[in-house]
Amino acid sequence: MYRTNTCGELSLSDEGKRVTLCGWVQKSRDMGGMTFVDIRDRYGITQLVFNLETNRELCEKARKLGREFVVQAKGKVRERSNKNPRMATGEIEIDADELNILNRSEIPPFTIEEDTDGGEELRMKYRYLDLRRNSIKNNIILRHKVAQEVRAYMDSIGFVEVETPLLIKSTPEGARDFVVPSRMHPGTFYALPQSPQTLKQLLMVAGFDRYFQLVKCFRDEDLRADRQPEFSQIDCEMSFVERDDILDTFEGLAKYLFLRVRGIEFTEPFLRLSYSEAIGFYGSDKPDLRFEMKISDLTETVKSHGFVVFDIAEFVGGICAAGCSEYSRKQIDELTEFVRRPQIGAKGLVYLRYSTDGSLKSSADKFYSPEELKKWAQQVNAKPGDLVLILAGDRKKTLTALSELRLEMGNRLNLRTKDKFVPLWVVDFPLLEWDDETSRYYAMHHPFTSPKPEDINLMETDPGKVRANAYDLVINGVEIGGGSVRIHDSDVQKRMFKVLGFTDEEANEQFGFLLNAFKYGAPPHGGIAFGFDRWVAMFGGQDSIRDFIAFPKNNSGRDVMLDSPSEISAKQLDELNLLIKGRK
RNA sequence: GGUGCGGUAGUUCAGUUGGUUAGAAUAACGGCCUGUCACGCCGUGGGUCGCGGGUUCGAGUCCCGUCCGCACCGCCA
Repeated sequence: MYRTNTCGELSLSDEGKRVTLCGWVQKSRDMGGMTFVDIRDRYGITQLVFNLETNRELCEKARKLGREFVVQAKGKVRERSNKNPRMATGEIEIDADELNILNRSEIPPFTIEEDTDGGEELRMKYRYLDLRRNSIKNNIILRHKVAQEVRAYMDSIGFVEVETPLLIKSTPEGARDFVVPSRMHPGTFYALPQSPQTLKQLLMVAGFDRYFQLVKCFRDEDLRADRQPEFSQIDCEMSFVERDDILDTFEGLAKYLFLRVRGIEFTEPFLRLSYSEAIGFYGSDKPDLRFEMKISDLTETVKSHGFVVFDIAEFVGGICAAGCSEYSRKQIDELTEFVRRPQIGAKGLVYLRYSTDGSLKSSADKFYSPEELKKWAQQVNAKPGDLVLILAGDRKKTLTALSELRLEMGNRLNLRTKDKFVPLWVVDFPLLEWDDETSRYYAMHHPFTSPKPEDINLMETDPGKVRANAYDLVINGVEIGGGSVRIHDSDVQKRMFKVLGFTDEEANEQFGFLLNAFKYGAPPHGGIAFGFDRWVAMFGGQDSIRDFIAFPKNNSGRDVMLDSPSEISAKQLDELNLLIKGRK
């Protein structure tokens, strides 16, 4: 037997027991006559003690241990004379009488500690060492815990987990596909699923009624801190349901996970905002509601006073930053710079300072009387001591910029605390989005999303106005999941393809299998898919999903540990009937 | 495709207006120390300043190009 106990479980109640522990050398402290060695495993750290006087040979062996050597130690559990309250096992130590080096280690390139000295790149190259660190290890265990709870809950309410294939068919809409060349059918390719969307709909046709799957999905697009080319979804679909049945079901899942994983109980139903409300109030379809700071529409209030910037603007909007009236010139300049960054693209920033003494000062006050400024303040609910920040311009861009500014102020005022969670449903998304470049409509969600019944007749006359039976779950400004009631009527589906500019032939070529299936009794159905990595990262209190994935890709889609992607041999290319441009 | 920031010892970083032999901490190595737990003390070694070119008497520092990393915009139904 390699070990009798782990390095995290021994305590005073084990005093006197002879134990065998295995682990990695975290640190060794040679005091001359005594040597202390901390050994670490997944469960914790335990101190071994070696005494030169009582066992010279063993102590000298212990002195030669290097960092990250794998050792087995035997000895008696003993109460420490100097206890360490910062350690879980700090009351005891092992009086070692045997030490076996199971394996040696080269000197690791960074320290395996909570606050490592390794940079991102190095950590990724030696991810197996990075994963030895507590914080990353705990993230991976958290991920496991969430996955188990998802499965437990979904099973408890009758959902069946079904695996769908990874080698499927490329579709033109949506994200870029990752493709896999077929050897047996030269010149043809499988695609890896961006999501099992159509397959889960087929499972509904098959009568599975309640399906879910923890599933890898693939999108060949540029990465972000919260976007990996391969990521995991909790993919779900149900039959014989209306929108609210679906929202209620998965609100149940969300509440269950918050309770089981974070010990947070939500007793109230989640807030529901329509897409247009979300945009109007917060400038975003995924607002962070941990703080209020709603956008006020000042367009009519500020017009016709000779201030050209406002007079020519399609939209003027403001937010109220509570308690910021004493912001310095420098701080306001910083904010101006912030909104003028190319990523945000506002032309400038107008402020209104509502001082604690009740006086009002604005960067535009040569055009507006104090009474006018007072009106602004009232409209944004500003009180003495507040600072009003105003942007103007094109409606959509200005709202987006205000949304960014709102988040920035939320950060500055510490309103975005990691242990507070405010979920909401955003509903009634537009069905279609116009694209100027290709001069056509695209499905905002996907082409199987059903329009709201009351809008269905606008599909041909005013497609941009049609609202979809679609919804997102948003928590703390992060899109955690999204879904829709699907089209199950082949006539509506045909109209949808027509609006999207598909000919019957194209629709059949791409989605014939689905349209065919729908001829054989498709039940009304709908579903949702959650970004599993994002949800776990949120539970872990972080914005980046990278450290919640054991072996993630870097910013440019590379795995620097595996050195992938990489070239393949001429023989492989030949078997696949592929030629690489510019390669001999 | 674009914007910003970064690349200097094994590692994390500092490095002034362009100026002598490029520093600190930590890690490593050697020595001392019997209660440490960020041990302490003494000592030693360790650098293609990402790469290529240019300006200059002189470049870690300025310019151009390039590669790599991170964040973001585009993109992500």
